[in-house]
Amino acid sequence: MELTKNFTPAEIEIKWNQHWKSKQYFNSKPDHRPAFTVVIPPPNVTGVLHMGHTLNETVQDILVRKARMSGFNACWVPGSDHASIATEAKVVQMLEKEKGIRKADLSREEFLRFAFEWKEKYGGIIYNQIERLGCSVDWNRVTFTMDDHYYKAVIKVFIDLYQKGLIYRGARMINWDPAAKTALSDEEVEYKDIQGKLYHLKYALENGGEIVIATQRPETIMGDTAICVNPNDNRYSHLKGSYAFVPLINRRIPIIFDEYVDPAFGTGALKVTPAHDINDYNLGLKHNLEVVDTLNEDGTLSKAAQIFVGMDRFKARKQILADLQEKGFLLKEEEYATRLGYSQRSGVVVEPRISTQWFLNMKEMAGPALKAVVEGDIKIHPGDKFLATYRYWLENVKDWCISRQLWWGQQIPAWYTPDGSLVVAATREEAFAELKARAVSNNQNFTLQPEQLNQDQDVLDTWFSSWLWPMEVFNGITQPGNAEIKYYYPTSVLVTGQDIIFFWVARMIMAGLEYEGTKPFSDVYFTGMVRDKQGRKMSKSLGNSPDLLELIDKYGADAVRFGIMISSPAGNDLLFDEAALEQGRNFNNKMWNALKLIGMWKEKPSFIPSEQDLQSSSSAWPDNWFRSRLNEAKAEVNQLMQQFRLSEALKILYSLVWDDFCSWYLEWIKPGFEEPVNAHHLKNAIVFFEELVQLLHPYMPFITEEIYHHLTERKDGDDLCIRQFSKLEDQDFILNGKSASTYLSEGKLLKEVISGIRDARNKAQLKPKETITLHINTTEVEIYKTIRHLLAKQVNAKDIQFVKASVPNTIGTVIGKHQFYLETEQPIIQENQKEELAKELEYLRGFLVSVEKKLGNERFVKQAKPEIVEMEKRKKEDALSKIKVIEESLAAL
RNA sequence: GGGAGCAUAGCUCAGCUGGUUCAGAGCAGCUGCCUUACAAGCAGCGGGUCCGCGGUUCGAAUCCGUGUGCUCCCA
Repeated sequence: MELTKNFTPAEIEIKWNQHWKSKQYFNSKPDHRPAFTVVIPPPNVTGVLHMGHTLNETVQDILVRKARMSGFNACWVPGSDHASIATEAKVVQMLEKEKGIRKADLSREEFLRFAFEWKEKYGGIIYNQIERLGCSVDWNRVTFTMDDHYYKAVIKVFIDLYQKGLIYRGARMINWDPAAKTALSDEEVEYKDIQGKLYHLKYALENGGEIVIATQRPETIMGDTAICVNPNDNRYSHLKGSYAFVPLINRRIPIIFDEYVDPAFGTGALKVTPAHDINDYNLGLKHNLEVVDTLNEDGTLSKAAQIFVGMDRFKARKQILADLQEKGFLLKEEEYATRLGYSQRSGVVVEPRISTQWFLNMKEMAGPALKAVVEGDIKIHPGDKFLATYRYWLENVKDWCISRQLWWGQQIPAWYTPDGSLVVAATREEAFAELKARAVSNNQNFTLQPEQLNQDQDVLDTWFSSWLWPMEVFNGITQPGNAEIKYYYPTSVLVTGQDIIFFWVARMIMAGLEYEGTKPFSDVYFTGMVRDKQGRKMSKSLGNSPDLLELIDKYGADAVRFGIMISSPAGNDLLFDEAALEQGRNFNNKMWNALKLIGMWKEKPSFIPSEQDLQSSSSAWPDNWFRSRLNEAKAEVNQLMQQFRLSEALKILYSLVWDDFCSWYLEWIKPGFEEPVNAHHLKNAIVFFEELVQLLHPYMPFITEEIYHHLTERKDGDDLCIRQFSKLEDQDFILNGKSASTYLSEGKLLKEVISGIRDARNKAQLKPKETITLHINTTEVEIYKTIRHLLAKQVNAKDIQFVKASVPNTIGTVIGKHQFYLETEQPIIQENQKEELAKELEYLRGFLVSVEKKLGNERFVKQAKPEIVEMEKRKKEDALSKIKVIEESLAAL
């Protein structure tokens, strides 16, 4: 078959994706094999995959494909997350922009219909991207966190935890997002340092005089219900029992005393606004203060503020400052470094707000979750880098605010009667039945009708659904103990970003332990963050995040996967640079061209070497060497992959293919011009290449499958993605009477000598085409006899002679303990030859001194391990003989 | 303020249990090659007080302390 000049990924990727799908290779059913289960961290259904996802999905696919090729029943469950805040915001925006509809004008049902339409329209994008990337997921198992069964699971868990007394409803100070108009959990708030201002304001005292307070938020003064000072602060001790007036609105508020106030901060007098600050709220509770909420849910001033009602909080701040200044209340402004909380979702400044919400008590669940990780039942990779963070969070965990004032999500299964009593139940009927039962057991009159019940309008935090993910994708919550959950759970490894260790990982562990009684996964692999070349976080606003599909179009999926993995040290952030993708594309071409070369050989006339020839070692040497090298590399790769050091394993494979296979092995077995191919070499080359693409397949699935099918005719069903790895040979297995390690050291010598002589040729400015006669002075003639013809070919020598002394009028060089003399057609006097040798000699003499010093040190000889001392002695011997050889060479010049 | 991590070639990083597989890889750079698989390539080469200082040790890029500079998490 005619192969294209370069590898063309586009058609090939489509072809194999279709083929794999039609063969259902990635669809898993429980069977006798051990399961290797991975659940995808569900991306936001309406989002697109960014480079962080790309890294995560690639890592997962590598692990899954490797497992599938290693005897496991691999199951990778894809899916997506409904992302309530983000998606609801997008739908609201779309409705306003495209249809001119306001959410407020829609019923809940109508809105949800639009939201599901939107999900149908855009939800496919990420699935398409996952497929394009070559992810071997089981498409029969796609799960969405708002699927019917999933919805039921979330409701079931809510009810269960409520009945266990872990979920409660109450008024607390929470983080309020005025743009999304919903509560947020503590984890959804991001704090940023900003340069703020501290305003000094004058409050008039009832009995004459004034008191000055300092505040960052003058727009909240209308919510002030006290001024607080430290009881030990002499400046204010005379104010016991007195009152002050809030500027502009003249509310009369008490002066209270509490050690909480730091006399050194500001003026030492603190205005107390219980509705708008968590610390003030606590003070308010302690001193029984009134709570005046001066803000509406959208961040505008409420009626309670009395002035500037309906104005946005930041606009109001300006107006109020102007007013205060005009009326003489504003004494001074000073620069002040502070921190502000921003909503992770909408980006606006979060408002602390008192609100009635649903909470989950986390304390009880935290204990077992901590234990599972600390005791090593769940292993975190890399190393224990995140153990401390995990521990700290769980040891200091706060209750989780799980209600959100949104529609897109699981509606809280709580029902209220007209008189305000509450019942938690899955359906109106059940709620009604329970209320009835309650009334009966209390001997009360029961006149309520089911329609009179009102369901809680709020939905649950999205993480309250995704923490069930490893279970409910197998219906583990809705159908406990079913065959699939038993087979696939606990899952094998979770691959995710370190940024969601609290949001998701810790909570999944809690839920898994609570509902399955065991951990949800055995290993957690945290990938680093993908940054741009300059080290900046990738973000939409910076526009520095490339489009995945464009990258795949440009470089091919394999190259994208290669590029992101090669620059991705385990657990560390990676700086994304398209140059790495280029490297991947070049690698594809390299393999493609090796395939072309082998293809050409297949067309050429070949000869079958005689049995004697094969036994005589020199002809079989390259095959035996590569077999040894391959086995060695395989062992390394296996070990690295087990340790999740995927980037390092890929580097080994890259060098194995490019350097050892293409640059050395193929060159060694390449037939001369117009010469027939050694059939034995050809056969082996094909087998080796087959093994190479197999090893590489988890990283670069498309090109490897393609090459696999070009190497020889394959029967139907013989596809690389399901081909099982062969067993590893013993590291010192025997080939033609010689051990693998012998081949490896011979190979090392051969490479060194070839490079050394090529270097000498270059330095002597010999043209590549100019042939030489090579004279070798060595005590190890036997080794050279085996590799003699390879050496000759590789350094363009027409002949190789063994000599016992220096050869005059040649270019001399020393490699290891061997002397080489390059005899050229035109004898060349090489000036810098002497210099080079002298430099080498100087270095070796210095080296010898250091070794001798070591060996002369009594304490070293006594205390160091014997093998270390032995090695030093060998180094000394080596250096001595090298020095001798160089001295001889120098003398001959 | 509390905690964690990082600092090695021009750039991005490997370097696990201290000792030639210990100073490495890939890019970039330089030199020479359009050699009949591949110029998106081939062959070769040069680059480093392993952040500063102190300690432990026969021996430190590696372990400990300290200083400096970055990054992240939490309050």
